[in-house]
Amino acid sequence: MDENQKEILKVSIFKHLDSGALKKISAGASSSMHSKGKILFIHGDEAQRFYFIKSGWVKLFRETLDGAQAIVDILPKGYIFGETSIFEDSIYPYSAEVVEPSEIISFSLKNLKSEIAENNQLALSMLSAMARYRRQQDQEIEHRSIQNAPQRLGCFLLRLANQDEVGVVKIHLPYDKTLIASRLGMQPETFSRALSKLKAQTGIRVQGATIEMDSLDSLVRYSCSACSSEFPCKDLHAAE
Amino acid sequence: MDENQKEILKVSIFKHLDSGALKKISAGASSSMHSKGKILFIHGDEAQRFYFIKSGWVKLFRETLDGAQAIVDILPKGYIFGETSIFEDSIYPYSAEVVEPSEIISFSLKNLKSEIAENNQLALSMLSAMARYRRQQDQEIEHRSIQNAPQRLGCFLLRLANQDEVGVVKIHLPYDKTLIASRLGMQPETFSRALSKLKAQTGIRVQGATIEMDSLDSLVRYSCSACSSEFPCKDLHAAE
DNA sequence: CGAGGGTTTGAAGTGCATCAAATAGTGTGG
DNA sequence: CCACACTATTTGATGCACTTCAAACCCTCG
Repeated sequence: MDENQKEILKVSIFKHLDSGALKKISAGASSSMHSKGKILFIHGDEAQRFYFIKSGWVKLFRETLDGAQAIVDILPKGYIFGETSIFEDSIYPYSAEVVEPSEIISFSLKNLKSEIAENNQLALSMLSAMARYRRQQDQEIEHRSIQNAPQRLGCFLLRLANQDEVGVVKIHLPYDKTLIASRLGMQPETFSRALSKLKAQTGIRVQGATIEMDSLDSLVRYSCSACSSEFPCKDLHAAE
Repeated sequence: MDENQKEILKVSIFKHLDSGALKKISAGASSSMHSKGKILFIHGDEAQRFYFIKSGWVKLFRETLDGAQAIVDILPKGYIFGETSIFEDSIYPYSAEVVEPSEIISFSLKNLKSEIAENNQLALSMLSAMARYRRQQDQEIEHRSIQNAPQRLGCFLLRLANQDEVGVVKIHLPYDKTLIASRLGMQPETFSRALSKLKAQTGIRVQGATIEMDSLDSLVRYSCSACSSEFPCKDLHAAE
């Protein structure tokens, strides 16, 4: 089993692949390093490959003619993207940009498509992943409509934290504050002010990209009151 | 073939079912009329059935403890909902409320689940539907972050209109203005003002729930400039 | 040390929400 | 067919949250 095959097995939807299927899907796979700013593909491009993040972070986004940008998602290592284009019109539904130096493996979409067509287990795994994603998007829309900026940020921090941990909690922001801001649908200035407000209202301590607090309780009280889900909400992509 | 089976064949993901599969899925199906305001299930309920809208409209939503409500979707006849709970934890991820007198058929989720597990074609159809939905949600998030209220409304109207039609266009709003407002993530007052603004800026004519315009052009110019997709955007659920 | 990006702070403007009240529209019972 | 009750919609006035623009600050790295 080659390196690429070993990696892709880490993705939840490929976990149960047998070696034959694995071989088919990873045929023609290729890995490469990309530095910050690299555009992997553009919204509307014809989709021929999907991508796996071996290390680093990738931003998925869409933008209008006049330059306004909407973040679709920001993915850490261990995730794939571009794979949904096997349905639809074989067109990427968003653009993808590397936001931290990243090692990315690309795979053939055609191989994936044909394997899914005959491998029911794989189709089921993918369905289940899609359902999870859908739930997450529903929650995202909810957050943007009923949480204000500080609450949204608080919620983001909570999902970065190890939620089972007791005692002092330490969080390291996974990427630029400016990028987190856009991920949360707000301006950098608003982000900064939201963080100050959280500091004042919940007693978190901020030191550059590191955030510390004695317990998650006050943050939960502050953010989760404006959310329809119960607290231990695991949905965000795990940080590193 | 009974009535319920005939109906469910209209749903895109069930279009290709053979009669055996159809029979399995519709076993135990039952149809009933519901009036406006009827709650079909609540976010968090254990999911045992999924629903098909034979006629009417159904609102999917989530709400926080303090009563704030976020609309997930508003579905017309011909659509199903609650079906994604076959993955996840068998919990409904939203609440469902009838917003116009509706005839609803409910089906067993267990039957659907077991049929999907062995029917690859069905799994693929469902995957494709999920991908379509996902694309739509991405767009929804984009709209809410980069379009303002009048633009969002304009975009909504465009998707209600027959986009191929030439000449005078006539649109009938499919449900309450208040409900459209919440569907678009704004207050009723804001909706009303957004409509006035559209009237002033694009020359549409409003008469109660009926809207008329000489062509879609000015609306397209007004709304689509703040969107990453090209104009003929077909994604919204068709009206009646 | 200086350049440049990321971050914060300040001041001002805008869009939407909110509160309040008027108006239009709809269904009901008489 | 009318008057009433009730709801949907509109309009006006005000406030707040977030954005925008501008400038300072900070940190890293050559």
